[in-house]
This record gives sequence, C-alpha cells and structure tokens, in this order.
Amino acid sequence: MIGRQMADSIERRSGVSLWRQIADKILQSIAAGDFAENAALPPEVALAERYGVNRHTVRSAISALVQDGVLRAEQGRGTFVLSRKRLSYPIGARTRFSAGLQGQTSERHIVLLSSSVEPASQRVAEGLGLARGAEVIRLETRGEADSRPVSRAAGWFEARRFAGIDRAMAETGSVTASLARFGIDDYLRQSTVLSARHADAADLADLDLQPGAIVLVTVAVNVTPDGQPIQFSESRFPAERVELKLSAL
Amino acid sequence: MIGRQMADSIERRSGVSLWRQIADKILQSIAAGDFAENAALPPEVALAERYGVNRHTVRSAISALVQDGVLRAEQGRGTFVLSRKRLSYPIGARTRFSAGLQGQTSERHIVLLSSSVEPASQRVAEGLGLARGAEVIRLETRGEADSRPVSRAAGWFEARRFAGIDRAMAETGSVTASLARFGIDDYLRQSTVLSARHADAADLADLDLQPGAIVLVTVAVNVTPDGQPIQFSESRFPAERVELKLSAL
DNA sequence: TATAGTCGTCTATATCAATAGACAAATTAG
DNA sequence: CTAATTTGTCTATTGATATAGACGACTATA
Repeated sequence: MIGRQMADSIERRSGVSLWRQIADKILQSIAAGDFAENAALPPEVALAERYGVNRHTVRSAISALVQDGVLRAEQGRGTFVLSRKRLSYPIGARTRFSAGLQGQTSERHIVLLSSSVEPASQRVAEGLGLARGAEVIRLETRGEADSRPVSRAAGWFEARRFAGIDRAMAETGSVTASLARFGIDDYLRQSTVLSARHADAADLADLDLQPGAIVLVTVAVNVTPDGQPIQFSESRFPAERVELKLSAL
Repeated sequence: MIGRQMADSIERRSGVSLWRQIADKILQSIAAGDFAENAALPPEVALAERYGVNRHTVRSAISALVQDGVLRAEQGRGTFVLSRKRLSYPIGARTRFSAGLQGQTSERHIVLLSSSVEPASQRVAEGLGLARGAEVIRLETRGEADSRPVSRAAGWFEARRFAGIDRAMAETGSVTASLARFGIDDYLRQSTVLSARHADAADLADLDLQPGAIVLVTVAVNVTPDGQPIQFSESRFPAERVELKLSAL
C-alpha cells in the first residue's frame, strides 16, 4: 500500500468482481482504523467516483458488507461503520490464546468442536517426530472473541501419550490447562510457517465469512522446553478481522 | 484445509469467479508440493469433475496459469507444472534478505526502485519515535530470487541521521551494508505485524502478479541492540510464491 | 417549508462468466 | 495402423456483473 494514498486501484476482468474488490478495500480501510466507530462512510457517489465505477457497483459492495454486519445503511442519512478495528493476535514462543487478547476484547474462549483418533499423515508425523501412520488425537477448535469467530484450528497430539486430552480440552476449554494434566506446565512454539489464501467452503462455514474472503494460515509445532514435540497445529484466521503480531520471544 | 482431503470446494456467486478460485487451488496445490517439477496435472475432464464445474471453466483457470508461466499445456499430451515450491522466507529478530534464502534459490538480490525525502506520516513517526512531519527518507525496493519478484518493500529512515542512505543502498544493494556505513553493525526486528489482502494494481505491477492474487503484508520496526528505532518498513509478499517462516529469535 | 444531500428502487443494455455439446488436432498405447 | 486419451476450437445459451439514467423516499438544515 505504501503510505495509503495510492491504494484506490481496481482491476477489471481479473476474476474478482469489482464489487468484491471495493468491499475488500472498505474492510481494509476500516480495519486500518480510518473510521471511528459509528463514523459515516463517504457517500455512494463519492466512493463510485474514487474507484472509477458506477454507483450501483459501490452499492453491491456496501450491500455485501451490510449483510455481513460490518456496515449499517440509513436512507437519507448515510452509511455507518459498525465493526471495530482488527484484533491483533500475538504470535511468539509462548503464545497462549486468551492471554494475548487481553484488553482488546471483553470476552474470549475456545470451543472444542470435535475430536478423533487417526493415523498420522506425512506432515503431522514429521512435525511430531513420529512414524507415519502412528495414532494421533486430532482436536478441532474454534476461537471466539466477543461472540465472533477469530480462529479455527486443528491440533494433533500423540495418542499414546495424551490419551484423554479431548476430555480435558472439553472441560477446561484451554490447551494450556489440558496439557498441564499431563504434567506439562510449559511449552514453546518451535516453528511457525505462515501463508494466505482464499477461504474455501469449510472456512466460510467455520469462521462465518462471506465468500471471497481471505484467510491467514499458520502451521506450527509446539515443544516442551527441552525440545520434545507435543503438538502439531494448523490454524486459520480471517484476514479481515485479525492481524498477527509477531512478538519478541 | 485440515489435512488436505476436503479442500476441493468452490463458492458460487461469491464475487470471485470460479475459474479464479480453481486457479488458486491449483497454485496452492503446487506450492504445497503436490506435484513434482514437470509433473502432469490431472486432465481437464478430471479436474472439472473434481471441482464440479464445466471443462471450459477449468480451461479458463489453466489458461490464466499458463499465461502466468506456472503451467505449460501441450495438445494431446497434457498440462505440466513448471514452477517450483513456494519460497520459505524467514522472519525473525535478525532477518536479513539474502541469508535466509540460501539453498532455496541460485540467485537473489534487492533492487532499489526509488528514494525520496518526505514528512513522516502518523504511523511512520510512531514507529520511529519521531515527531509527526519530521523528515524521513523513503526507499522503495524489490527483492528478486531467480529473476522473479518475491517481495516489494518501502522502508523509512530518519533523514537527519541517515542522509545518503539512498546512495549507499543503490551501491551496495543491501540494507545491512548500507546501515554499516552509518556505524550500525547490528540491528534487531522489534515488532512485526502481519496481514493479508487482495493485490491492488500497484502490487500487480510491482510483483508481476495476475489480478486476483493475494499478498501477505508485514509492517515492521528495526532497532539497534539498545532499542533505538532505525527503520520502519512495510513489505508485501506474493502469497502464491512465498510463505513466511517465523524463526526462533 | 423549501432545498440539498443521501440512500432505495426501477428499467434497459452491454459485457463477462459459466454451461452444454460437438468436433478437430496431437500424442500415446496397443 | 487403430483406438483411446488429451488439449484446442467453435457455436449457442443462460445467468451474474457492470454501466447508465431516472426518479422516489427519507433526513437534515437553512
């Protein structure tokens, strides 16, 4: 973006419709803090002129964001911003879900969606230092803050060592607390690989997103302080609601 | 994605055309290492069936990737993968451009695109601990590996302290070397904030991307070992060619 | 109470995106 | 050589996207 000033460019015949590109820009702009809560968006004609499109095209973008609960349109008055700035999700050696979001939200928790036992895939086995096909427990979770989903994760644990961690997770709602039951009071993030892509159907459902949204994806391995791998995870974050803050370790 | 198996889902009337979504999926799949170099893609009819679309729609996706130099189609034989796995770009306290890419590419360098002196914007001033409007030098650079752009960055330095850094950068092609001329032999990454969005027109031109692509965006502050801010930067990485590896600090 | 500003709705038209089916052209396997 | 497989091209049709213009409905304010 380089500053902010030259970002108002739109691509035609790109496979991404103009209304979606404009909706993206408006979301970015809100997330970047360009509008106070309840502030008025520029009028439709002004936006149409700025982006070089028809007013109806801007209306399509706005309508999608109204649908999504980001904006509120009032006939005769204007269109107003509802949602807040993006959450800043900390990532570091000692990343814990709740701790890092303190102060940004009033309410936050993790929901266990499902658990299963399965043979380790190639990458899970590699991450955990197990033989391929070894039994692992898979926990599917969703992180929520202020009643909105902010993350969706799958975590894998060695089945033999962590038998019953699914129950612990359901009861405590915390990975840290669950691991504590297995005698692990501290763990570190060994590696994190980060990428981004368009949300697929599963992401849309899990994270309550509108089609065309972008998700940040992290693949990480957690280890004990002495380097023993305990958890392999893949997490997805809605890019429009979350940014990742890489904290000092 | 959770494993890999359920990722073949496509969203209709989402504002993102089906051919682009499919092109995205193919790119992801290649980047994830599902295909060896020069391996054949599944035939068009098979892909059409897998994604539940018409063969012509798949052809549109493939045609975009052929245009982009990712695939090569041969009549009667098949469609073949040209490009490599994604580059893994390391990010950590001591991130240096060239060092981390060693072994992944045969050739890599930074090009200085432009430099200018300007008053510091709000966020640049905050990042560098200066008064808003203080003079800063802005360097626009592009990182290339194997003749392909892999990053595009804007860096800001306090003008008074680093007068002439633009020339140093042009001569050395290295931030590290340029800073050394100002007596700074070591610096650390103090903070990094990470987000993702659709590429805008500037990104497309700078990074040689096809419209609809996704970029990873980092905003970072570099400091001297004793905590003095020296550089504020915003970098963009094409998500289809680069993943970010958060290294131990 | 006018008037200007803004969102809401309607009609019409053009282009892009996607589907459907058919057949040609090139390659590979038998 | 023949058949099967695969990419390339063509025509036709439908629906989504985008533009254009006009006008109605609601709000705030001079």
